[in-house]
Amino acid sequence: MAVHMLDEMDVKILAILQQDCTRPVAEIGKEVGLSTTPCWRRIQKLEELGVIKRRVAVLDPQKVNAGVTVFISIKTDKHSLAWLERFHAAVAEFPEVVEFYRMSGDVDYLLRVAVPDIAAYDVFYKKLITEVEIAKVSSAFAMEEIKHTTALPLTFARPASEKRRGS
Amino acid sequence: MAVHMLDEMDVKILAILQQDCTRPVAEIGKEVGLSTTPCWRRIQKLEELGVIKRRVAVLDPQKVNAGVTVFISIKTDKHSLAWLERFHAAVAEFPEVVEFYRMSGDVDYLLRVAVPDIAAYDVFYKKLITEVEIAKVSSAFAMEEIKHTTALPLTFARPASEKRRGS
DNA sequence: CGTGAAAAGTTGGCTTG
DNA sequence: CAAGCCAACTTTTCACG
Repeated sequence: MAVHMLDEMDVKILAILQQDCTRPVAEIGKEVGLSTTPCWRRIQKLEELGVIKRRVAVLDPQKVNAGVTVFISIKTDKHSLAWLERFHAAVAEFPEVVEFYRMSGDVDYLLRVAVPDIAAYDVFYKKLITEVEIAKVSSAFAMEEIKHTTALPLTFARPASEKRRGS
Repeated sequence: MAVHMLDEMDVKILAILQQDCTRPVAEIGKEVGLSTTPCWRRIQKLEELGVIKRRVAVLDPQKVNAGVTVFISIKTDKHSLAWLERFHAAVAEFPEVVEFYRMSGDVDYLLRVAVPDIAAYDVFYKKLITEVEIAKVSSAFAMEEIKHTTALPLTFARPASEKRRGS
C-alpha cells in the first residue's frame, strides 16, 4: 500500500489541490515551476493511481444545519464475523455518521456524528440503538471545533534509492 | 447562524457537489431539473453565502503516507484564557492534527491525528507534549476506517413560513 | 428563467531536450 | 522519458431578451 512513488513535485501539486482544487492547471503549474501540460499529466496520473480519490465541495456545517458534532464510543460484546459485518453496514448507512472507526483499546468503535441540534441527536441515538444492539455507548459533544481540515499532512517519502543520501 | 434559506433544489445541488464537484454545471442542472444558467446562479449564491466553503481534492491516506489515524484525548488543569489561546494555536499548527475539538464531558479536548506509522506517531506525540504542557493525555489507535466522508447529512430545513404545512 | 456567444480552461497530439 | 508548444474542444460565465 505504499506510495507508488511521489516526488517533490507531486507533493507540491497535491498540497495545492488539497487546499483548492478549482485553480487552473496553468496557474498550479506556474506555482510549482512547470508548464501546463506536464502539470496536467501529473494530476492525471495521481488520479489514475487513486492518490487523488475525488474532488468535493466542503460545506459549512452551521449553514447546512449539521453544526453539532458528537463522538460516540461503543463497546460491544458480540464478536462473530456475521454480526460485525451487519453492524458495520448498518451504522455506515446513517448519513449522520460521517466517520466510523474500529479502535484498539478499551473502546471498540468510535463514530463522529453530525446533526442539527441536540434534539436531532436524541432522535439519531434512538434510531442507532434500535437498529443495532450494542453493549455500552457513550456520547461526547464537541463544544467548539478548533480545527477541522480535509488536508492530510504530506510528508515527502524519499524513494528507496535515495535512502542514504540524507535530507 | 441558521440557514439563510435553502430550498430543496439547493439541497439537491449540494448533495451532488459534496460527492463530486467536477461535474459540469449543465449536467448537474439536468439532474436536478434546471437548465444551466439558473443552476449556475444557485451555485454562485451558495458560494457567496459561504454554504460552500471550498472545493478540495480528497487524497487517499494510505497512498500519501498518512494512513494511521490516532485519537488523542486531553485533559488539562489550566483554564486561563491566555493559556487556552496559546494551546489552541499551538496544537492547530501541527499539520498532523486534522481535527481538534473542545469537548464537553470528562475529556477537555479531542484530536484526530494522521501520521504515516506508529513510529511517526511517537515522534509527533513527543513534539506535542513538549510544546504544550498538558495534564493527562491518552491515545487510541484506529484499527480500521469503516466510513469516512466529507459529505454532511443534508436535512431539508423547511422555511418558517411553511411550518404548519407538514411534509 | 432561457438563449447564445465570448472568455477561460482542459485535453491531447506533436516536437524537442 | 519528461517537458513544452499549440490548437481543438469543453465548460464557465454573463449580457440580454
